[in-house]
Amino acid sequence: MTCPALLSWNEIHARLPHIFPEGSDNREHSIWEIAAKTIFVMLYAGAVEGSDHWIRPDQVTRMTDEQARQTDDAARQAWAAASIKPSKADVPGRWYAVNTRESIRDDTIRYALIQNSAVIERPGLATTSPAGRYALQADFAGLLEPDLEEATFHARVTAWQEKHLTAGALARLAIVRAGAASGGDYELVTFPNGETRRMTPGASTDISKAVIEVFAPKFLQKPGVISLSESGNKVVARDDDLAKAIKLKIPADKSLPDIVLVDLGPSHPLLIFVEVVHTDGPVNQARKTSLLEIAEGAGFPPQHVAFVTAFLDRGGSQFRKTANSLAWGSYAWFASEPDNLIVFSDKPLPIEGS
DNA sequence: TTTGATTGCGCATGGTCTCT
DNA sequence: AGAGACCATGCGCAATCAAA
Repeated sequence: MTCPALLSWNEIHARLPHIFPEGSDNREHSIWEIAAKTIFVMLYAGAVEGSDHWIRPDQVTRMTDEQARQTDDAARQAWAAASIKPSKADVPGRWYAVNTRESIRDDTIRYALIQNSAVIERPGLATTSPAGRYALQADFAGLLEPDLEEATFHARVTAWQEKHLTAGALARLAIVRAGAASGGDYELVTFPNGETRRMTPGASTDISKAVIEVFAPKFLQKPGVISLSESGNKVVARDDDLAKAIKLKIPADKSLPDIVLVDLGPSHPLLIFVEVVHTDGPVNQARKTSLLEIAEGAGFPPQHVAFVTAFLDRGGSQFRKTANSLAWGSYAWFASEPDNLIVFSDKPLPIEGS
């Protein structure tokens, strides 16, 4: 058997961020050093789809710098055979301690590399079998050939992403890219009634734009925008006529959320307070309470008021940071996954099958 | 057939870095 | 300064499997 061409783990580490761009599922664990070293060991041992060679996480911990330098086929095959054998023997200079297999197996392989189609799992093995069970997905291994022209590499990466990343992941990539690409003087937001407004470009605006153009028509029957603010409390649009029509008195002194929507579909209009979270300000319990006071002061009973916190992406740190403070009885929505909605129900809901 | 090494799993700890 | 995130590692357990 000929072993696949070998790239040092450093070079693999450098390539990974291009292969798993911003917005990928579990990106951090797909591109961290452990991932690079894990992939290196798979390559080293020839564990690539189609070869019927597999490794187990423990082998990654047993690799050493010294061993990694021996790149001829004979040394690689000998190591692959030896490292799969049970042995209590000490391995001087091993990359990781024995228990680090936990991080390698769970965080890196299972929840990141397999999720992202970079690694495949051999079926039919008993749960606790010590046999090797992981190997590189064949096309993914093709991204790791040494001496690739930069253009060739990028072309292959793009092709690989389109073929292997999940639809959801791809949608998220597109959104994140669009956000990064929009760099003009202003960003145009189109309201449900056809009016447009200019907003300062930025991540917060990307989210606001998605809330008004995507979320509102998707989740509301007859959506309308009552007010829209930018970060820094700058009011971009405020529809006093619409507010008056639904008998909403907007208090001048109270701080409104980033976006106030109304759904004119139901017999009693539904008021939707949306907080856009890029840097701060989710709908937590305190915020919900104070917004409810505003609504009630304006003549809207609680059952006709909804709360939404909008994020760019489920994988972002903004969501992670604020998830534990989001108010029960509110919703979370992600611009990158527009069809889905997280319900923080404050009462028991029937559990449905998929 | 027995035995001991190793696995997956769940839970835990301590050090370092990074925000607020 | 303090809190939290992140990373590497530790421990006990039952199941599994290959070598003795």
